[in-house]
This record gives sequence, C-alpha cells and structure tokens, in this order.
Amino acid sequence: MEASEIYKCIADPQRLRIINLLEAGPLCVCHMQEILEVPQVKMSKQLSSMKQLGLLEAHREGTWMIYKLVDPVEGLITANLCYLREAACAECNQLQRDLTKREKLILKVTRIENDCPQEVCEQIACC
Amino acid sequence: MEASEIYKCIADPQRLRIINLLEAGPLCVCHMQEILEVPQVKMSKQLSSMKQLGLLEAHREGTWMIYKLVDPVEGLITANLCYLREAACAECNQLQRDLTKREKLILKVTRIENDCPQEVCEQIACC
DNA sequence: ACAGTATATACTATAGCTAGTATATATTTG
DNA sequence: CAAATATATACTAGCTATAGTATATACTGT
Repeated sequence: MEASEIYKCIADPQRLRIINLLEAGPLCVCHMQEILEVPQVKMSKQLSSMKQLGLLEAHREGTWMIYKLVDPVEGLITANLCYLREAACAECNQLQRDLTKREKLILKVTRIENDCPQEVCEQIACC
Repeated sequence: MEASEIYKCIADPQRLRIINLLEAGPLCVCHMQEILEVPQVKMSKQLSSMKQLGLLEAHREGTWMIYKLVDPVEGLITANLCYLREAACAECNQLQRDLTKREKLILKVTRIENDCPQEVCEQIACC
C-alpha cells in the first residue's frame, strides 16, 4: 500500500476515528455508528472504501458485520495513531474520547449478553 | 494546525517530496523544480498552498524565493518523515533519492559561486 | 413466507482538487 | 528603460470525492 493512499485515508477525520477504534479491537458497524454518531450510509461507504484499499477486513456474525484492521497493521498507521494519541489537539482528544466511549459500549453489550441487571452493573462494575 | 490538514497535504506525493527536501534545509523554487522535475506552475501553486496552510514560509533573495519549513516544524511532519525515511517503499526510496539530488545540487551551486572549475571539482570534490 | 434488523449499493447533485495555458509581477543587468 | 530571469496568479476544463435519498440485500426469529 502506498503511503499516499494511507495519508489520503486518514486525512478524513471520520476515517481516522474508525481506524483508531479498530486498532483497539474489532467492532460491528452499528456500534461504530453509535460511537461516532454518523448516518448509516456514510459509515458503510467509508468502511467499504477502506476495505477496498486493503486496510480493513470484515466477516459476518448473524446480521452484524464485524470489521477489523488487516493483520499485520500497516506500520505507518500504527506510528501515526501512536503519535496522535499522545498529542494535544482537538482531533487527538476526540480519538481518546472515542476509545472511552468504546469501552463503555463494550461493557454495556457484555452486560446485556450476560443478562446482568443494569443497576447492579453500574454500582459494582461487575461486567 | 489540524492533523487532517497535514495529512491532506502530505497525501500528495509531490508535496511530501517538497517537505522532505525542505526539512533538510531551505531551498529556492528553481532548485526544487530541478530536483523534482515538475513544471514551474505546479511547483509554485503547491508551495503557495503550503504557505497558506502555515507549513512553509518564504523570503526573497534577488529574483529567487527561498522557502523553508516554519520553525518549529510540526511534530506530525517530523514523525512521518522520520518513519518514511527508514521505511522501504517506492515513495520512501524517492525521498532518499531526492535528498541525494539535493546534496549534489548544493555542491554544484556552491562550486559556481566559488568559481571553481568543474573538471577539478568533479575529480577532487573540492567544493 | 413475513416482518424486523443490519448493512450495502445505485444514483444524483455538488463541492473541491488538479493540471494547463496564458499572463502578470518582481528583480537584476546591460 | 529594455531584456532576461524567477516566480506568482487568473482562468478554465476535467476529474474525484462526498453527502443524501432511495432501494436492495442478507440474515434472524416467528
């Protein structure tokens, strides 16, 4: 993959946010939508363009499509995420907030699957 | 400067090559043109867009315009040049070749200014 | 087979980028 | 001041990217 293609990809803040999320682990489309608060069409098109580029891959689980970064992750991607997560700028803070939101969402999803009552979870963080 | 603006800038291979050259030191437009082998218009427009962005600054010396990276250089730029110069890809090799070409050009220019005869220079690399 | 949920694609309008040609400006030199 | 050199800008045409709306597909549970 050419460096310029990667830069063109992460030059879009939304796409950068997606990559940032996926670097922390695979996610399904609807959860990314929820975290980034973008319309479904936009999310889907961006994901498919990145898959096309060879940066992402996807598999189906029921009605969900689970996306992940192709392994091994492009060094240029890793290096830039690494830099941005440390840096202090509007976009960089956004990346941090997205990761936090991701954590919470994963807890919530796990809780639902475990049928653990919400009140209990919120108090003792069991799940 | 937003990260996305920087990425958009270096997503163009030509602009990346310019930044790579300038990171090694200031250069005048005609020399960059010679190294990158691009038409004058294109070079001028790319330089002015990067100046507009706040990445470059310029001053005049006679008929020449000397461009340089704004100091301090954006960390994101430095980090990426650093990565790309080590990496092995078509674009990265190009960057290395540009730097070599720059060295030679600077020697040549210095030689002319010193009035050192070319034959001597080429044999003993005096300048 | 049907309804519901999740995701993808087709189509369109529009905005933004790029290259190219021609022309303008700034400076030096004779 | 005229000619030469270096650089910038205006204008245009063509291309690419993006967003939005509507529609299609894939799967699950009933």
